[in-house]
Amino acid sequence: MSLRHALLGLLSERPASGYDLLKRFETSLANVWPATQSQMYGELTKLAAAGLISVSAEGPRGRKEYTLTDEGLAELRHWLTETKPQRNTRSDILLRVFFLGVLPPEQASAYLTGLMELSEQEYEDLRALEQSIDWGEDTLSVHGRIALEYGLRFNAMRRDWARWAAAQLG
Amino acid sequence: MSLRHALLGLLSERPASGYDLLKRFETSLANVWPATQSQMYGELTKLAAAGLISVSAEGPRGRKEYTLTDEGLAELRHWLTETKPQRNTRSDILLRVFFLGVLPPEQASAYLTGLMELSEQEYEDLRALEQSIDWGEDTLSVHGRIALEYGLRFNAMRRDWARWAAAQLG
DNA sequence: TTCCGCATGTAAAATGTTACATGATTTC
DNA sequence: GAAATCATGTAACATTTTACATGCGGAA
Repeated sequence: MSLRHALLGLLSERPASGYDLLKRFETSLANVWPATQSQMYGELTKLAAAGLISVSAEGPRGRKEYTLTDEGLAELRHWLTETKPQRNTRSDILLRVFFLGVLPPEQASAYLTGLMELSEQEYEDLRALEQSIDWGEDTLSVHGRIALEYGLRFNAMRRDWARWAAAQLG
Repeated sequence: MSLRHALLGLLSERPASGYDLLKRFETSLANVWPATQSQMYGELTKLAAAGLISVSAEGPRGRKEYTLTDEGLAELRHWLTETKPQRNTRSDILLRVFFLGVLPPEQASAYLTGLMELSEQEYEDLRALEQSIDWGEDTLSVHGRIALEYGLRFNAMRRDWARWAAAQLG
């Protein structure tokens, strides 16, 4: 149930509408916790009903601005400190590796080279994202940068691994 | 819909019952694609109904041994070559990093040190798994070893990153 | 004969995806 | 006035998790 906490986390910075949160997801959290528009509006309604956030202002076109309540902040802190992060596994990419044996060798190699290229590409995309963001000294910037560094290191690691793996098969 | 393909993949090696597959998951695929017992039995029934696998033998206690059909193998190959792997994101661990700012500094640091230790631990667990497996020259062994190497590199990367991140905050 | 492991299944709830549906406001 | 963007929502479906439910066979 982490979408809940992702929303609480974003609202801990400043109040926002569902639409605002949707936009902020795209450039930050989408990389670690994708969510659809449907899901977000639904979850916001539930969070408001549970008293973890509240409608603090209404604007044009039915816009509803949500603000984190004290209960919401407490829940966010509780989640961060008292609950264990579950290891994230489920990787379609890696699952496929197990079964490369059913393909002719050249297709198996092609898959791994594809992963190398994918990793290079994602690395470059993250670099571009890094450049495009106006990093400040605020907490989101500091932690966002740390998460981004993770992405860079991850893709570098994966590229090297895919190269090594392709060599193993060859 | 990859559980489907995970099962087809395992059956491509050799026929097995739901229970067998459950056991095999635990020591291999569970790391990249966790699935519960409920889910597996349900999926096997659907796969059989779709003709991608068939019951090739029945044993004591209602045991049903499934064998991959030609259609199943074709579907597995199709999945591997014609469909793009979706990038696996959704990381609870990384999501939390974004919001460490709501915690007092020592708790934020503690989280990162915890990640370092977790990564060390998982690295050791994978090493132990590596030792415990009787690696052969079969295709599962070759590809399983490649996936395992990924896990080792991943955890080493994450440990270093967490150390770096803790230093950033301090 | 009692326990452990083998063996399969169903039901309910939570979560996530895709598609549809609607309409207001701003900008060109 | 048209197009883009802002803005929210519902419905159907697929997937995943958790819990319950049952019973056989082998070994000590």
